[in-house]
Amino acid sequence: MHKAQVTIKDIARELGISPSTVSKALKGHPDISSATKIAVRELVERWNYKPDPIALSLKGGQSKTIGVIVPEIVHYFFSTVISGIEDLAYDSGYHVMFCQSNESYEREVKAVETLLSSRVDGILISLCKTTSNFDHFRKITSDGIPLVFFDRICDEIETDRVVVDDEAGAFDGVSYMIKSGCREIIHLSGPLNLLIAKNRMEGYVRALKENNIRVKKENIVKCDTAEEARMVVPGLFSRTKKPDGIFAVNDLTAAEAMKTVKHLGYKVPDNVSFVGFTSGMISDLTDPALTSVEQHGYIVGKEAVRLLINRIEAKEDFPFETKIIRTELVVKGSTRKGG
Amino acid sequence: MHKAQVTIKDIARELGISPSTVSKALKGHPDISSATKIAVRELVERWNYKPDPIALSLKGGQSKTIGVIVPEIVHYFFSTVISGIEDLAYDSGYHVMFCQSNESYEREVKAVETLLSSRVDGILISLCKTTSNFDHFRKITSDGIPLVFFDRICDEIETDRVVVDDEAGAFDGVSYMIKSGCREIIHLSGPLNLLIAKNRMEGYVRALKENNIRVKKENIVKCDTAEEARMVVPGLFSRTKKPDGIFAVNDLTAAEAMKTVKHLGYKVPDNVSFVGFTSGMISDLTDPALTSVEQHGYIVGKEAVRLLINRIEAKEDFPFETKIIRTELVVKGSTRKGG
DNA sequence: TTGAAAGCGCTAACAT
DNA sequence: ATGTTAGCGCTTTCAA
Repeated sequence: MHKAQVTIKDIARELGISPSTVSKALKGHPDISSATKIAVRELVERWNYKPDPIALSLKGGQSKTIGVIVPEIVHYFFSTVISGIEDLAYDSGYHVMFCQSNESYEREVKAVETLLSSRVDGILISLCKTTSNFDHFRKITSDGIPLVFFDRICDEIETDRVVVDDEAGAFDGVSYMIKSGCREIIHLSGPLNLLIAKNRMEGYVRALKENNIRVKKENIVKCDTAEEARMVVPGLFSRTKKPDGIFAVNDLTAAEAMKTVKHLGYKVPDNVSFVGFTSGMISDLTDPALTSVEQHGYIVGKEAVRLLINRIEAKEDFPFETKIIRTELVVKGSTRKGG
Repeated sequence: MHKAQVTIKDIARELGISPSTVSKALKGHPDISSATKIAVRELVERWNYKPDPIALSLKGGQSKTIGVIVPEIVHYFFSTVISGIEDLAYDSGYHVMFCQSNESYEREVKAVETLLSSRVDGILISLCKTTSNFDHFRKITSDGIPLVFFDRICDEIETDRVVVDDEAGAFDGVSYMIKSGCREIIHLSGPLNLLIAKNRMEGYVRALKENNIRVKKENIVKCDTAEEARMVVPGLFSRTKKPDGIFAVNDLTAAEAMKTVKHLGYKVPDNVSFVGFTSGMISDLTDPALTSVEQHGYIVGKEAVRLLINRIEAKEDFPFETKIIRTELVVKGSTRKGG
C-alpha cells in the first residue's frame, strides 16, 4: 500500500547527475558547485525528499533507537519516567521503542530478545517484581549493547544505573512523622527481594533508631496494593497499642489504607498520620491530600537516557556510574504539622 | 562500542558454503539438502545468529514498526490504550514507537514528521486538545501511510477510527443520576471543540431531555481540570438552586469537585451525586468511590492496532471503518441507589 | 543441490 | 566538479 518514497536516485535522474553527487550536495561537500547544490536542494524541497533512515542504519550500523522495558505503563511513576525518556531521547535524535513486562519474568526475557533482535542501540530497564535470574541481562552486555538500569535495578550486573534515593526518602518521611509526634508507626512494605522495597524499609528503620524508638518486627507488614490494604489495615487497629502513623511503600496503598482507617472512625491526621511514596496525582486525590515522597520520575527518565546515550556514543570504555536522584518530602494534609 | 553481530556471511564462511545457500536453508527451501539444512541450523543455534531486521526492512520496504502519538503518557486512559496497543502489536510482530504531543500542536506536527521520516508502516493518533489544522495528517495519507485515529479523532480526514461511545456513556451516567432522584445536575465539560467533550455534553443534554428536565445553559460549565474544579465548584453551590448531581467530563475533575463539595459541608451521595468519566484507578481512590463511565481503553488500543495492521497488510483499498467501543457505567458509592 | 549476481537506498573512497 | 564502484545484510532470480 505504501506509495514509493522519493529516493536519491529519483533526484539524480531528474537532474541528470549521479546519486553520489546528490548525496554530497546534500551534505554541503566542498567539491560540489554551488549551482548543483542549489538545484539539488530546490528539487529535494519540492519533491519532499527525506533520506531513508533504514538505509542509513544499514550503512552506519546504528539504528538511532533505544529500547525501554518497564513493568507496566499504566502506572504513575513509570509513565512519568517514560515521559522523561521520550522527551530527551527525541531531542537527542533517538527513537524510543517500548515494551512492558507486565511484571512477568517470561515477558521480560521475551522483551529483551525482541529489542536485541531489532538492533536497538541501547536498552533501559526497570526490573519486574519477580525477576531473580539475570542471564537475559548478561546477554545484552555480552552482545556489546549498552544497558542502563533505572529505579528497580539489578546489582549483580555491572552497568550504569539511575536510582531514586529510597532509603533517604523513607527516612525523611518517617522522621517527619516522628517530629510531628507519632510514636507507633507502621510500615506497609513491598516484597523485600525488591531492592527499592528493602531500601525504603531500611530508611524507616533508621528513622526510628535515630529517634530512639524501638523497631518492632510486627510493625513492618508486607502490604503493597490497595486490596492488601483493605485486608491488613483493620487488624492493625485491633491491637492494644494503636498505630498513630502509617508509612506505605507506595501512594496507592497509603490512599487505600487512609480510606480504611477513616472508615474505622479515626481522624486523619489527628489520630493517624499517613506518608506515601511517589507523590503523583494520587496524593492530591485523597482527603486530606497525602504527604508523600516525590521521586522525580521525569528526571530519572532523563538521566537514564543521558547515561545511555553517552555510553552508546562513547569511543572507548569508561567507568560505570550510578546516578542517585534525591527524593523530596512533599508535605500535604495527611500529617500533622512538624515539631 | 557494538560488538559485530553474527551475519549470514559468517555462517556461510564457517560452513564453506555460500550466503544464499544459508539463507535458503534457513527458510526450509526445498532445494537444499537436509544435511546442509541441519548443519546451518545447528551453527545458527550455536552462534545465536539473528537476521538483521534493518537489512530485512531495506529489502522488503516494511519496517514492521507502527508509530503512536498520544497527547500524554502520564494519563490513565491513554496509558491503558498504549498498553493495549503494545500487547497486540507485539503479538502481531510489530514494534511500537511512541511520541507524546504534550497537548501541543507544534509537537504533534513534529511527531508526525519524526514518524514519517523513520518510515513506520502505519500511524495511530489521538489528537491533542489544541489541534485545529489537519494538514500534517493529510501528509500522512498522501504519503500512502495508513492512519488510524482513536478516541480524539479528526472527522475531516477520511480514515479508520476507533471511538468510545461518549454520547451514550454520558447519557447512561446522567440517566442513572436522574433515576436515583437528581434533578439539578451540573455538567463540568471539556472544551467543546474537542469532539469527545462535545459528545459527552450531548449525552448529558439528551438524558435531561428524555426525562423532561429543562436544560439550563448555566448548568453546563467549562471545567476539566482539578484546578478549575477548585475555582468553579464553590460558585455553583452559592446559587439559590443548589445542584444535587455533578457529571464531570473526566474522573480527575469529578474527584476534585467531590472533595470540594464535601468540604463545603455536603454529603456524598446523599446531598450531591457524582459521576465521572474513565473509571480507572482514580475512581477507587475517592471517598466514596466514584461512579464512572468505563471507556475500555485497553480494547480501544487493541482495536486501533487491528484496524491499522489490516490496512497495512491489505493488498488493495477497502472502505474505511469506524469502530465504536461501548462504554459501561460502573456504579460505585458516589451515586444514590437507582430508582 | 548449490552458487553467483543483482538490488533495496545510501555513503565514501577512489577514479576521471 | 562529477561519476564510478563497492558495500552495509539479506533475499531472490537465474545459472551452473
